[in-house]
Amino acid sequence: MLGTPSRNRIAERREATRREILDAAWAVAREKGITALTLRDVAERVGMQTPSLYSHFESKNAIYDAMFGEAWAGCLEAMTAGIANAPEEPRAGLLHMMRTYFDYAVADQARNQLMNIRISADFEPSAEAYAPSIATYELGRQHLASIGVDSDADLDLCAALIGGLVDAQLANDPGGDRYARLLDGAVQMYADHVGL
Amino acid sequence: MLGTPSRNRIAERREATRREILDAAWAVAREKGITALTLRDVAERVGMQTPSLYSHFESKNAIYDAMFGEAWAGCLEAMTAGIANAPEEPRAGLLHMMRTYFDYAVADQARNQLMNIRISADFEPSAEAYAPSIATYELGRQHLASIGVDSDADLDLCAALIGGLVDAQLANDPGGDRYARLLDGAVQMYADHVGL
DNA sequence: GTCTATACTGTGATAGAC
DNA sequence: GTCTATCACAGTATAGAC
Repeated sequence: MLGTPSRNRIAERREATRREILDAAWAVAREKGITALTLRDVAERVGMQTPSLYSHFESKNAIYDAMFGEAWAGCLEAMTAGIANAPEEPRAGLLHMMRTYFDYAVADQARNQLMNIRISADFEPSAEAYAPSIATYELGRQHLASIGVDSDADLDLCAALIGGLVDAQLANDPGGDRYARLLDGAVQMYADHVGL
Repeated sequence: MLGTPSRNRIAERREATRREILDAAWAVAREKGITALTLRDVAERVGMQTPSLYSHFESKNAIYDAMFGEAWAGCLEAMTAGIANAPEEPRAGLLHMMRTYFDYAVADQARNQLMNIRISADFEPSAEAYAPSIATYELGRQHLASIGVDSDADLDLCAALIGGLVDAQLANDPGGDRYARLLDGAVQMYADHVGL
């Protein structure tokens, strides 16, 4: 079968093109904001005509969906590594985990907006893209349980606290550390509250 | 001057039309989401043609701007009343203030999204519309100072904490009370932390 | 002054040639 | 798979009737 590309080769090329499109989408989202992302801008950056994108993604929301999945997969990876390196001592371990999440979330505004869905009303992540988000939450739940914090209420409070700090940092002091500086104190406050 | 409407009457009619347009905009925003608000929907609800809106607002963002101002003016009003009715005792007073804000923010998802600007990249509130937002923040700052909490860091932490609970409530349990139930404990946690 | 009618630009999306 | 051509509909803006 000389001259006939193998099935693997075709699949590889297809996957590479998808990667190019997603990289372009991330670049545009960071430059212009996630809500200002347009298929024309993405296509131009890739060197395609706009309709050609539809050969690789069935809609703009499908691109958002893939980006959503990647964002949370990256978070899951960072958290897994972070927990593996966490100190044994409960309070220090908790702080380490919280800072790992905070740093990942704050590092990319567009990505964080996507992760928490402040995009468009009609975008709903698919079950597949949502999976790493659930896994990340589960990871946090298990870590808290391992240091004796096992009530749903305390887990929810932890998530709300860290989420509030992330949002405040990105909204009121993007690129700065006004809220990052509060993280240690906030974790101590939380640890005291849950009796750690 | 029979049959000639007075200047006041004209101004009243104009103001009434603006009110109708804003009410329609709020209704559409609540039904379809603040980002899905379109001038066509607003005009249809008022019984106008779309371009006629431009006789009363110079752009869509001008409508957003007026809504932004109204949202924060309402918050300022609620907070002013809340603080006037707040218990003397510091912790109870703090809880009262936090709950007043939480309840106002959680009562209307579209309004809250507007207040925290998760709308479009090009919308920036005018100084006039922003004023009640600043006044509300100042009110909170003064209340905290009155009970001995006067550091910027503690104020920021308070704002981030309540904001995180509001966002979590609206995002994860809209219409429910999963995070509303955590408010008392969260305020106790914060009060302990700042040495109240 | 306010409305109706209409046109312009930019967006996501589809059809069909190659 | 990619392209050209085109659609439907968004926000915006102007002209002209009343």
